[in-house]
Amino acid sequence: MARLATIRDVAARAGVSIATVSRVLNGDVPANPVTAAKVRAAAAELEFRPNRLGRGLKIARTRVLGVLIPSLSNPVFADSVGGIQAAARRAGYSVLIAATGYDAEREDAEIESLLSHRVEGLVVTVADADRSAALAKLDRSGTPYELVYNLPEATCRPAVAVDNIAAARVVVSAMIALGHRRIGMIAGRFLASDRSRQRHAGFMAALNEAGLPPGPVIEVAFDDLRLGGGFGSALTGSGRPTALFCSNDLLALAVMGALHDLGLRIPDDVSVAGFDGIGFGSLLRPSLATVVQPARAMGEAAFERLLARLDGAPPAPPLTLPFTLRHGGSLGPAPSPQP
Amino acid sequence: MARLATIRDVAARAGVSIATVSRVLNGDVPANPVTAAKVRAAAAELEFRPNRLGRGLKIARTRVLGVLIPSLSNPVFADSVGGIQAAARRAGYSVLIAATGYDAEREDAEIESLLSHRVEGLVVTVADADRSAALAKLDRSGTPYELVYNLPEATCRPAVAVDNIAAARVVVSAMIALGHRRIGMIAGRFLASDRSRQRHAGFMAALNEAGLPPGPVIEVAFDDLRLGGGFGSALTGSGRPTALFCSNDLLALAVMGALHDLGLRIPDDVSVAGFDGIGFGSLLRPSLATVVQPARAMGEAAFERLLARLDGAPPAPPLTLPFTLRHGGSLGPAPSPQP
DNA sequence: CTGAAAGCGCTTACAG
DNA sequence: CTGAAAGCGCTTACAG
Repeated sequence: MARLATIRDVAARAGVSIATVSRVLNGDVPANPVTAAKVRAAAAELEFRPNRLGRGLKIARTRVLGVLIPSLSNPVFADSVGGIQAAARRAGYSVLIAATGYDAEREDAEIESLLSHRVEGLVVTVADADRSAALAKLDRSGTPYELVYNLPEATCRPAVAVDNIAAARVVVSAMIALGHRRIGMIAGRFLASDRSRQRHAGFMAALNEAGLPPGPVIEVAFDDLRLGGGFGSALTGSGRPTALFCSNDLLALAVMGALHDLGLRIPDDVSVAGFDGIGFGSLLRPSLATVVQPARAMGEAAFERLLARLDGAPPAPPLTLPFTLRHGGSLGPAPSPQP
Repeated sequence: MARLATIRDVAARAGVSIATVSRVLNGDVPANPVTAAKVRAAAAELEFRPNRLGRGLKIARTRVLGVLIPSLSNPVFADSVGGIQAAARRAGYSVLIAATGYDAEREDAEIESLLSHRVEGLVVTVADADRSAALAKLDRSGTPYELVYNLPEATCRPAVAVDNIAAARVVVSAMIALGHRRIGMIAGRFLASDRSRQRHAGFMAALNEAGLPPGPVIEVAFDDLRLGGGFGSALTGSGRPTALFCSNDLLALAVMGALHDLGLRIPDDVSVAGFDGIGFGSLLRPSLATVVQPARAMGEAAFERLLARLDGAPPAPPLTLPFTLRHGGSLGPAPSPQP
């Protein structure tokens, strides 16, 4: 670190004690106006920036927030982080951000690192909240946190999310209402993603309600959106699904490309819907039908809840925010006759 | 902050001094194996996480990097940050990230905050490097930094970027080669963006080279991608441009939507090209022709350069990385006859 | 209103 | 190999 001015430098230049410098600059207690002026002048001349390490160590507050997300390249996370940052800035907090690539080991390591930096609280999105060792450790640490997107089922943890099951059910019901009878799902690995499991549950619920059997359910890895191999055979030929529900928008975009390559037209041959509501989906042609999560607002809400906790409020129950169904050209009536 | 275990707690439990705890845990000097085992056991039982504030204050190194970007919602920035994070993680650095919304005041305030946190270095993208007060202040602070995307012309500052002028020239030359004679530009405000200015210079260079007069040049604000009003009149009617170069991809996507609303077909009536190479551009139909910047690699390179500086290397000259032209359906031959 | 002093949690010469 | 002590840059009772 470059050698920056310390409070001692300012005190010397102003001809006062460091205690006085601290008091003047923090502006809490009254000070002699001429002393204050001298201090301020010295601080300005030296471009004094109080060292937050010193302050943090003393007052045991860092005004730093930790953010843990799978990846910044998914706009749904970039947007929630944008909300967190905006709210944090308003409250005078800085934000330490770590990306995990959906890797449990990295989740753990980054939580350790964040805690070591003594973040006052964390906003966290993990791959699978119910079986996360990192989260269990976080619980033991006593540092307050809020989950975003994850809504654990087996444990009661503070979270801001949408009702994934209900939302998935709404999309799939919309498909059924459009005459689709063979509906498949492309999903992130259930073992690795609580959201993928929950959205699958909603998918099943809608089908059960309508008395329909599920179409093919294909699990894919997060980091492999190339969708090669067995993908094509399940989606072509007679008896193929006429609609595909994808567990997130990034997956849906990849699926649309793959279907195009298979020579299938969207939505004439096959309809597609996603989940998340990333902005780019509505720029596509056909535009992507999807569930819109209020990503930015979720980030803001998570930060506000955290702030309340830091101010002494008791943990709040999970906050479920409303989702909306965004209609799009990718979702149309079932082809007739059925393929 | 929750009350976490301190080195004193560990020392007490292991029955040794805090100096020994420090030595064992930092594993630098040899220690008695049985003492070491006791210390490690105590640390594990207490889930001891060394307080980085204490360590940082003492050794005057925080292992924290500051990142300043306009916004995380533009994938070109999210991607470069992804590269920074990956490289930082490998080197054991954490990352404090601040977004500025292209606002000079916020740039200044966030730089102050980052410096206060004693980041060891910064990776910075500002709206306009040549007239940034924040950057001037950064220079005075002595804290090393690397610019990304900005390539100042009036000042010599460490930077990782592509040659914006050359790249813009290549795109516009490609338009000319396709028979376009009336080529317009939609650009972020020149007064607010060095990149917009540089790309405009490349646009002009290509036209001059071909002996063509420029078509309409429309400046728009970063935060207003709605493109209302006078936008339509300049782009319709006889004598309208047959190709539009947009100063970045986000703008190009907005322009494509607006052209669609004006009833113009892309590329039959009008061609469009962007700048940045965000992944979503190639998912659009027609796909977006654009200049691809190696965003992630730029972020990684910036971090590596910073690390070299922190290890004592002298400042390196600006690094210009190669760009590529991505062909796309949005750029086609000029219509004949000319409108 | 101001200063001297203690102490936050670490690391690291300096002794032993 | 280990410990006592100093000190990094702050804030804040405690005196005066």
